[in-house]
Amino acid sequence: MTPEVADVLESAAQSGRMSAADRREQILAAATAVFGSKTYVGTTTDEIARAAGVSQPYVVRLFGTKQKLYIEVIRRAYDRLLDEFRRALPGPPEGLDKRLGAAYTGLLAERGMLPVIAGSTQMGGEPEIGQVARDGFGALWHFIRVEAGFPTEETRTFFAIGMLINAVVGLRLTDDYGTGVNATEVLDECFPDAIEKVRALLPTADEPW
Amino acid sequence: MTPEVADVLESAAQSGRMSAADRREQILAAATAVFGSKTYVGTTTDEIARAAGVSQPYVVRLFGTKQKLYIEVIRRAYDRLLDEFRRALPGPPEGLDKRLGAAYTGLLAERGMLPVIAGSTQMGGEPEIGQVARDGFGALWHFIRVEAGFPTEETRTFFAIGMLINAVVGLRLTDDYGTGVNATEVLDECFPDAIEKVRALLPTADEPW
DNA sequence: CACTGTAGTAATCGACTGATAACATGTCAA
DNA sequence: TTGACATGTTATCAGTCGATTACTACAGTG
Repeated sequence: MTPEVADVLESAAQSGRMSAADRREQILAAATAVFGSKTYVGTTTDEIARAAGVSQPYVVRLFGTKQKLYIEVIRRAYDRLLDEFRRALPGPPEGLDKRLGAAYTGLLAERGMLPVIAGSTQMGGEPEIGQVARDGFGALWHFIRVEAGFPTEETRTFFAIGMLINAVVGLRLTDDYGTGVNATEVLDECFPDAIEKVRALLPTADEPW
Repeated sequence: MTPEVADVLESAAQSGRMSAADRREQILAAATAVFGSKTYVGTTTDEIARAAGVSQPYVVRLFGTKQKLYIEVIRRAYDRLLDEFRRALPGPPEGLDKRLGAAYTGLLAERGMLPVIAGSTQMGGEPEIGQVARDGFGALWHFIRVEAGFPTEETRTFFAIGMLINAVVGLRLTDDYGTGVNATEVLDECFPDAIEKVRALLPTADEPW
């Protein structure tokens, strides 16, 4: 959770009232967490509202429709990732791919951020949502190619690994870690250093979003 | 479409009545196409029924619940993919990865099959469905490791590329091919030989599933 | 203090959807 | 032919969900 969101939540606890701009940010953070834990259609505006501590109609009124809220969540997630990539850019070229990869898995710390990006890659069928997802993905590609200067082959591999991470997270392969033979193998072989990061940030029983 | 399904559809056109087993297969094929075009929650049993040419309650009765139908669709898709992999196994070892890759993209020819697999990688949050998806993915991994004999690194790369294909398909990047700069670049650079295959099998306006 | 705009809720509605029940029709063996 | 089972359909329900409406409360300003 970013410091800003923490501030917002604190001020909410004090007053119970918030500026619309702050409330928007808070709801967007809650929506990211909830949307990330289910599919777009599978999450209700009421769940998001309860996660944000407001009423369901208020969520709808602030964003117009559920779809507009979701689109803003996706857009924010891609923007956020692009920021992290930019932050990882400075430094020696030989470690750049490692730094960029770490920037991606680091997003696991913001609940829902990475699952939302992963989920958006399956929303191409919805016209408006799909366009936002394609634009976001395209922007990432452009960044890696042009700003990071990756050649074709490296770019392809970089994104491929990213999509594998998406699948591992989306499948909740970590649920089977230690019990399922194949899942344990996949995680140990592919992401030995990221396992703890992944496991620490899965939805918990008391916070099922 | 497999020859078997074609036979089934033909016999349906003749009699209007079908054995329950054949009808199951037909509905499963239709469900694969429809589920593949949307999310699990986003598709209705009525759409599937209309795609299969039967009434909505009959779909539910044949499979118990929508979830059980979806689970069977996923299971079938993973089984089908595993079959294709097995079929691609014989031959010189140096071309094995190419043959297995072609087996995967070849599944694009069966409408919905590949999107269903892609979509299942984001269903880990649903307990029962997620378990089926994890099992399916684990079985694929086991096959590539043990039966195909891929070493760790190659296995990882193979699946990573597969997940990138899933993302490209799920995003419908092909919709922007020729118009969107980044989409064109991604497709040209990553899958120059698969573009035609992908484009040919996207949902069409008259068959929006 | 009164006024005004902003933040927020309670109540409710209409549409959708998965599921159920009751009924209909076809097929086949004795 | 007739009974019995398998293949379907029509009608309908109960729950869910996004959205709308009408209302409330608070904060700052003159």
